[in-house]
Amino acid sequence: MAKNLVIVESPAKAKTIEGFLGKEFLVKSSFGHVMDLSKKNLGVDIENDFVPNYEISTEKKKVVTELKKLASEAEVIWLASDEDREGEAISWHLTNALKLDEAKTKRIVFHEITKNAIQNAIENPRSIDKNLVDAQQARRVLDRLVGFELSPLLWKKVKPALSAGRVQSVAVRLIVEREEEIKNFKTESNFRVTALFNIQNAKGRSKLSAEVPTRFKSKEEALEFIRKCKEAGFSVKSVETKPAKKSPAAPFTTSTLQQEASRKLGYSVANTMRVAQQLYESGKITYMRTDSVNLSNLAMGMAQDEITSLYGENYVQTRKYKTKAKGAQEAHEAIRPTYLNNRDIDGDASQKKLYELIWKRTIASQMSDAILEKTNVTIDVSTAKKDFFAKGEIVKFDGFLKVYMESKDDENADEMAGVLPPVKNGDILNRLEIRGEERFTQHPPRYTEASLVRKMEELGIGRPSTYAPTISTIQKREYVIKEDRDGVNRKYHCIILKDEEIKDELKTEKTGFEKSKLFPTDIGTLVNKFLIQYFDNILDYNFTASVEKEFDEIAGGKKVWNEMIREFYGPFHNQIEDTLEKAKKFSGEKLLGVDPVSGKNIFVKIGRYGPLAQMGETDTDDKPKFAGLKKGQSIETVTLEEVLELFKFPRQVGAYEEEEMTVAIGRFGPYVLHKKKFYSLGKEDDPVDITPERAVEIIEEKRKKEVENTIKEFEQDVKVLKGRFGPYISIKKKNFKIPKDVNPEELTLEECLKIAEDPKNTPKKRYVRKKK
DNA sequence: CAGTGAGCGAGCTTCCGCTTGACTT
Repeated sequence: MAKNLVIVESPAKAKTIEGFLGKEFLVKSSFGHVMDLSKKNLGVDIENDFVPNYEISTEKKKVVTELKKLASEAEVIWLASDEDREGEAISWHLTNALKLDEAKTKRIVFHEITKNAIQNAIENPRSIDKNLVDAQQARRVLDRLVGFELSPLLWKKVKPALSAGRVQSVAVRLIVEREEEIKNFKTESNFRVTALFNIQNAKGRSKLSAEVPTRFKSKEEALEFIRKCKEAGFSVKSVETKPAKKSPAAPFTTSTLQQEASRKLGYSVANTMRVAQQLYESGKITYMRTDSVNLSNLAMGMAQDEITSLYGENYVQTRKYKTKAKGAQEAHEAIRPTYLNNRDIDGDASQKKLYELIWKRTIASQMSDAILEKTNVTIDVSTAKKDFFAKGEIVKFDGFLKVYMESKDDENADEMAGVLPPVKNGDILNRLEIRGEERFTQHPPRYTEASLVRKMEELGIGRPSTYAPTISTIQKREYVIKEDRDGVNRKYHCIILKDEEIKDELKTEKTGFEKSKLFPTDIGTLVNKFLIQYFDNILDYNFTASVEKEFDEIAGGKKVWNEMIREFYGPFHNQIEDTLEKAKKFSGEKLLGVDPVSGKNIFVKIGRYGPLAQMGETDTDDKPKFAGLKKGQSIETVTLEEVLELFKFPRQVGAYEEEEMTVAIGRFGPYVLHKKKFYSLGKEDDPVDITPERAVEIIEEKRKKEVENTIKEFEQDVKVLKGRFGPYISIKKKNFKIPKDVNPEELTLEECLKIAEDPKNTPKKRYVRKKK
C-alpha cells in the first residue's frame, strides 16, 4: 500500500508525475472540480450571508468514492491541484468531499512537470490558502447570481430558454456592436496611383514599381496628376537605407494557438482544442489550457540544443517572455512539444499539422532576431510636386524566419515589401505604366471564432478552459451564427497611362465575401438590446475587470468575500425587480407594411419560437395570421414582398399516388407533406415555385434512403434499422438498442420483441436540448 | 426532431470554470 497519495487535476499529468516519484507515491486525478453549487436551484442562501450550497457533482461521485478510499489508506495526502484560484478551491473541496484529516494533508504546487520541480514542491508543502479559496467562492457565487437571475428575466420578457451571463453576454455584445458599426459604415473611395518603371544604370536594366504615398480624393485629381506624368521625366531623388529587425512571437497560449490554427490551418476553436487534447493525452505536448507564455528552463535548454544542431549556434537566442494578458494566472507552462527534438510525430493529419505548428512556434521563440535592411526610394516627377515612393526590404540574416512567421488577421494590412533593384541618386527612370485605381475604405472586420477569443482575452473575459465552450454556447442559443456570405460585384474606375495614351476603364471586382465569420441573429440582437437597456453595468466591457480587482483584494485578505457579494447583490437584485415590473414584453416588433390584398398591417417580430411575420393586429377580434421567417431571413433586412410570399403557404403542388402534395415552411425549413409524411426540401429547392415532378423526386429519394437503411422489416411497425450510431430496433416509433453480442442481420421478430422488453435497452429519458 | 405563434398556466429552460470519457437513435 502506498504511503503517499498525490491528487492532481488531470489524469495525463498524474501518469507523468507518478514516473518521477517512485513506489512510495500513488498519483491520482480529481478530473477538475469535484464539487459545485447545487444545480437544482440558486445554490446560494441569499438570506444567510450568501452561504453556498455545494454538492458533489453527479459525474464525480465515482472518482470521489475512489479517492476517499485511497485517502483513508494513505499516511499523507498531497493536494497538488494547479496554483491558481480554481486550483486552490479544488484542493479545498477535496478536503471537504474526502473528509481529509488536516494533520495528514499537505498542499503543494509546481509550475512545470519536471522531476526537480516536483521534488522541490514535496519538500516545501504549505496549507490551503483560505483567502484564495474565498476569492474563488466570490467568483463562483457572483457568476451564479448573475446567470440565474438574468436568464429567468429573459424567459419572461423575451423568449423561453434563453441565457445570459457575465461572459457570454459580453461576447454577444461584441458581435452585435461590430455588426452595427459595419451597418453604419460609410464606404468612401479614393484613388491610388502606382507606377512601373524601367531603370537603366551601370548595374544593368531592371524594373521598379512605386506608388504615390498619399491617396487622391477624386478621379479628377488623379487624372490631373497622371496627365502631368505623361509629359514628365522621372529620376531618383533619394535612396535611404536603414537597418531593422524582427523578433519572434512568444510561445503559444490557448488563445494564440486558437488564433494561429484558425489562420494557418483553418481550424475552428473547438477543433483546435480537440486535437490539442489528443496530443496532450498521448504525451506529445504540454497542457493546452494555459494563459502563460513561459517556458521551463528544461524546455529552453532543449530548444537551444535543437536549434544549434539544426541551424547552428548563431541562430540561438534564448528569451523569457512576459504575459500581456489581463488577469493571467499562469498556473502552467506555455503550450510546447514535450520533447523539442521530435520534429514530427505519429498521428493523423490534423494532429501532425497542429504539432508542427506548435513545434515551429516554440523553436522560433528561442531563435535570433531576423536582421533586415529597409530601403526607401523617392522618385521625382519633373512636372508635379508629388513624388513616387518605392519600398524595399532585404533579409540580411533570417534568424527565426527560417522556421516560422506569425500570420495576421488582415492579410493585406502589411504587405511584405520585396527586394529592390540597385538604384542610386540621379538615376533616370522610364515609365512603362502608370495606373490610378479607385480604392474603397473598408468596414471593420467581422469576428471569426479565433479573433473573438483574442478580443475576450484582451478584455480579461473568460479563461483558457472556457473560450471554446463559450463560443459554442452563444451559437447553440442562436445568438450568433457562423457562416459564409457571398460577396457582391462592385465597379471601380481605373485610369491607365501607357505609351502616350490615357485610358479610363470601368472594372469589376468582388467585395464583401466572408468565410466562417460570426454574425448576430435577430434573437442575439434583441437580447443584447434588452440587456444593454436594463443592465448596462453588467454588459460593461470593464465589469469583469472591476470584479476581478475585488477578487484580488479578497485573495490578499483585504476584503471579506460575502461582504463583496452583498455590496454587489443588493443593487443588482433591485435592478432585476425593477425591470420585472417596468419592462414590457420585448419582441422587437416592427411594422413592415400593409398587405395589398386585405389591407391589414404586416409586422415582423420575435415570437416564442423565433422570428415571425404577423398579418393583422393581436388586440382585435380577428385572429392574426402567422408565418415563421425562413432560415437566412432576418427581421432587420426582410422585405414586405418576401414576407407576403410566406403567407402563401401551405400550398398544393399537385397529386401523387392519388393524394395531395402540400408544400409548407416549418420549424426545420420547407417541406412536402404527402400521405401524412414529411419530406424536407433540399437546399437548392425554392418552395415558392417547386414543380410537382421535383416534389415526387424528393419523396422517392427519401423512400429509397429508408429502404437502404432498413436491415430487416417484420410487421409494419417492427424494423431493424441502420442509424447514426449503428443498428437499432424500431417498434412503433420507439427505438431500442441492440446488445453487443447480437448480430442484427439474424434477428427474428420474437428476439426483437424480447430485446424491446428488456428495460436496459430502452432509451434513457435523458433531457436533450432540441437545438442543435 | 416536428411543422407552432393570441391568452390561459403548469412545468421546463439558466451561470462560469476545472476536468474527461460514456453515450446517444
